[in-house]
Amino acid sequence: MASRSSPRSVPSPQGELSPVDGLVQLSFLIQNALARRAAEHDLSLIQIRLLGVLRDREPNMNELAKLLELDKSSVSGLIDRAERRGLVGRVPSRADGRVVLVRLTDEGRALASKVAPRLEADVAKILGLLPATASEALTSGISRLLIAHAGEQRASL
Amino acid sequence: MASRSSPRSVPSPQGELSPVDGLVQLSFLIQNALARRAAEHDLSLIQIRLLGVLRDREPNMNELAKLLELDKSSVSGLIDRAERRGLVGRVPSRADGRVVLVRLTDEGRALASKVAPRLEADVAKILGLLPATASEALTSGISRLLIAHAGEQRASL
DNA sequence: TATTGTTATACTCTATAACTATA
DNA sequence: TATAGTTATAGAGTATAACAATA
Repeated sequence: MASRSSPRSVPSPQGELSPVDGLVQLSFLIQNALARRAAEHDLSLIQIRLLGVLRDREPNMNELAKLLELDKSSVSGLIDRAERRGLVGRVPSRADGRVVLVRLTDEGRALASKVAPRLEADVAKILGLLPATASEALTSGISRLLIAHAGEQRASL
Repeated sequence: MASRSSPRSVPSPQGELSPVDGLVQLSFLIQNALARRAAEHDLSLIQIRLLGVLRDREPNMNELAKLLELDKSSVSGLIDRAERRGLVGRVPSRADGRVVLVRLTDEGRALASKVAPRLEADVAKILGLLPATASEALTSGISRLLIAHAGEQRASL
């Protein structure tokens, strides 16, 4: 899988940085950290997400498409590739002959268990660049923001 | 360009959220907002970044590859597609016959000018979910983090 | 010879549309 | 007929390796 995207980052903050630019750059910083670590294991971000989703679920293709917000045909391909690598397996549903369940293989679970803590550590390290009080304040702000955003989303349904 | 990725998001925060998860989810939230808006104009994130980079620069292919942290062959393809859409142009350097300069066309500049404020507004809106004091604290934390990270990067060279 | 850029090739990821099989 | 999933097809985006042109 030599064509896996290589790690990449984004222009460093230079001079004055608007709040908006700050958020955007932070998002690139985090995503790049994740992608870089994932690439070490020859995984893309979407594959990492797939492994994460399957750690505590055994969804069918349709549910997986909703969870990942992809078209069902995209999920077919995603699972094809993951299956080819031995990370997941397709299991026919016994309740409904049309349905295919997707589950992690032992190998997939092992990989997920190996990579997840490293991803955590990467992000934790970035957060650790700040002194404890600042880091806690930042984390608290982010939590509030995410909660507010989740509320917004719910309200708009 | 019917195959452009559609907007997509990520699981909402549920229950307890670790600092690391918070940062990761925030990054997905921002990236999705950007991608969603970009998709409205049939642009991908990398194309948006390209337009942004070219707004105040006229780099050659090599410099562009460094700015975007892509392989030069990837940039060739990226510019091919953007050129085909009339967004950028290749200009041979007069100083060095090997060099090709890339610049926005009027159309590319117009598009960049139209999209940029919308992207800003999207992110500003997310930030606006917090009360002013919390939002300012968050922004300040992010700035400090980015500055610290930039310092790290420099130190490790 | 070294550098700049393109091309050939291959693979992932994504979508739309058409299809098959089951309900 | 409706639903679940796959397949055919197309295109963006990425990389490596080989190449051509210029310095």
